[in-house]
Amino acid sequence: MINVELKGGVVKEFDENITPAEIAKSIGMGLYKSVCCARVDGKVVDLRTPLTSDCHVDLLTFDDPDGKKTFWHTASHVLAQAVKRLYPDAKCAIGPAIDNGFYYDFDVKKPFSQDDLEKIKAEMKKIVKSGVELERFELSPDEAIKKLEEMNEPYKVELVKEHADNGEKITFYKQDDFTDLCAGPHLMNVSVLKAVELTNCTGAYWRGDANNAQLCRVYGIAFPKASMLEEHIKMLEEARKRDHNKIGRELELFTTADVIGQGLPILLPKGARVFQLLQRFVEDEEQRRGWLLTKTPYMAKSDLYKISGHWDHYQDGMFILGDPDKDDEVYALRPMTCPFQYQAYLNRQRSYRDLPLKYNETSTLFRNEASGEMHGLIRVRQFTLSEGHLMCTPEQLEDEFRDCLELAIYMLKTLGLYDDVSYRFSQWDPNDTEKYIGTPEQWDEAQGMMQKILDHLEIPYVIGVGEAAFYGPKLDIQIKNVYGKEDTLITIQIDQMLAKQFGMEYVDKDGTKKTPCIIHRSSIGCYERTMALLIEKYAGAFPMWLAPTQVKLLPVADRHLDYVYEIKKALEAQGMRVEVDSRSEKIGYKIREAQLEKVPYMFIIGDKDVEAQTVSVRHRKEGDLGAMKLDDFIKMAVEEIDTKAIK
RNA sequence: GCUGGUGUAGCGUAGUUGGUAGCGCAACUGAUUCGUAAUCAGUAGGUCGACGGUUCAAGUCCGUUCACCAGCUCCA
Repeated sequence: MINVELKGGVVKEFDENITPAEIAKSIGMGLYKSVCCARVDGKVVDLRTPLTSDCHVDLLTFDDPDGKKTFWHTASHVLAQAVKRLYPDAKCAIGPAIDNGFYYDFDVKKPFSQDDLEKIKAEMKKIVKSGVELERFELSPDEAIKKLEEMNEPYKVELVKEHADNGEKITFYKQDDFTDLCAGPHLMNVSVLKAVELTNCTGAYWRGDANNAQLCRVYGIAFPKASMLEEHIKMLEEARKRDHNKIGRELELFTTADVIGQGLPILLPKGARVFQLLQRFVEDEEQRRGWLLTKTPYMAKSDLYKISGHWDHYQDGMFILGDPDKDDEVYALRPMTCPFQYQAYLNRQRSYRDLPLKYNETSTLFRNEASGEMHGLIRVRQFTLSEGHLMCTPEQLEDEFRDCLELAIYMLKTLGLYDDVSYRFSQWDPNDTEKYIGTPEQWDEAQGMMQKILDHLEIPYVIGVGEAAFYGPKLDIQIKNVYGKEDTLITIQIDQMLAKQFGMEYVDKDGTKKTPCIIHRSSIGCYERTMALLIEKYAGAFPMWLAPTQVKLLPVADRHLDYVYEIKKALEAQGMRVEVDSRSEKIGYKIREAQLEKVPYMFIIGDKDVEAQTVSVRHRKEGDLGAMKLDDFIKMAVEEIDTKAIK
């Protein structure tokens, strides 16, 4: 007998080798039907796992993230089963659960069309209805390879071969006519996959490598109840309404023009205003924190990039002016500011007394992104980075790194994005040395240093192998857009390699010359991308301090215009951005338009206001605030602007 | 760059098996002067993303190309 501690600290006695599935059944059939997997002493396991000693067991349902993953993973198997039934020639690659559903990659002659997806979905429903049980079994690697070769599944064979050496058994799951190589865990029965939707069908490379074959990836989502699926679809629709690429254009923040080119957005007056406000805020804050502003050229001779390593490691990403094969001298638009600010450092001999030396720049950069990469303001070919490079001694590195991080956090908190970000410690990939400069020893040193700092600062990060810059590791501050796609918003990097390449030195206390440590950092990220995320965060309703128009004045009738322009003048004297809607429209119509423009405050000005010398204030979210004296409004508004309040 | 999707007036869209391009909003003109999310009437606006092909005839079929969207790969 073993003692099993369940939810709420209840301890029950069971026979040895009892499974979590049986425990669930002993508690009740309702629980048994809804349980997806179990967490035994902190480890997520399959419900079929025999328990051999005293342990703590959590039975995880769809409400638990790990339960969801199991649920979706089984759904991906049902998808593969349906595909194999309808398209027996299809080869299965991998089919995991992801954060918001699942996918399965297939090698098929012709990618699936929308009609195909409908057919597949219908077949999946049939399978779910059949209520077939899943069976788990194990084979030795040799047996597994033999079986998969018989099944004519070359991708699966490749996967098993990688595990063949460590001697572990290979797990399979079988449901009816379909068997798949899989580590699990899985549901007991497919019947609970009540609501299934196939959401998308795209291309994806085998093993995530563009040199490999491109497979057909089918994305899907599944829920235990139809109502949950409906809710989910509604939620996605709501999220898409915040898409910066849609509302940013509707609100006339930016546009694009075919004749200008891909990835080259035009910031319209309203977008340019937001950009300017962000830039002023950033530059002022950086100045306050001791950063020295530089203004360096947008281009340089190839020689500069040869020293920095960009020429060898980043040439495809650069816009090169001229033909390197024919011309004696070619120039390239800068993809990064580093080598330029290093030249500023090299302007004269540096002493340890000069350190830390902190250069910042509002830096326009050019990167020749592949044509399929561009996306609204998030991924563009010309963008503006709040960039900075900090040269310091090794002893100063940790404090300075922390200060850089604090600056970034201050920016994020002010913008209201702080709760939406996560940290990624981006490391090099030791198996892909082509991509990087420097030796393994140098990388170990730089990454070790960074890890020590991050752990010391207690930053909760995930590790991204192969995500480092070609010259050093990064702390990336990540954010997701309305589609759930993650991008880097801000990055702080440690670089010990480029300083050497450029011969940067300082004279230390003892008179010897040493190489400084360099921190590359952004404070607010790239303005275009950050703006995009702000648009999505606020659905275009920017906080007052960032709103392109802060107050819109709406006269009830033409005879109120004189008074309205007086008010406009008074507000503008306070530095506020004010517009007047002088059209001969009804007041309801003007309000509607101002609301749709997401202007923070509207003044409705009619006879009563002229007579009482008041303004009738309406807030875009709070509605009618009633009549007040202009001075009272100004007091309130100035406070809201100065504190950069979010409301 | 790859896979799939989309492209009709400023925006949102209709357009059947190929047979004279419609509608709503916006714009413009006139009337209306109105108190918290759409006043009424009229006018104008399109070589259907571009180029080429098939056809008596192409928004519709085929090819090429450009742009936009989702995903992959790459990246701030």
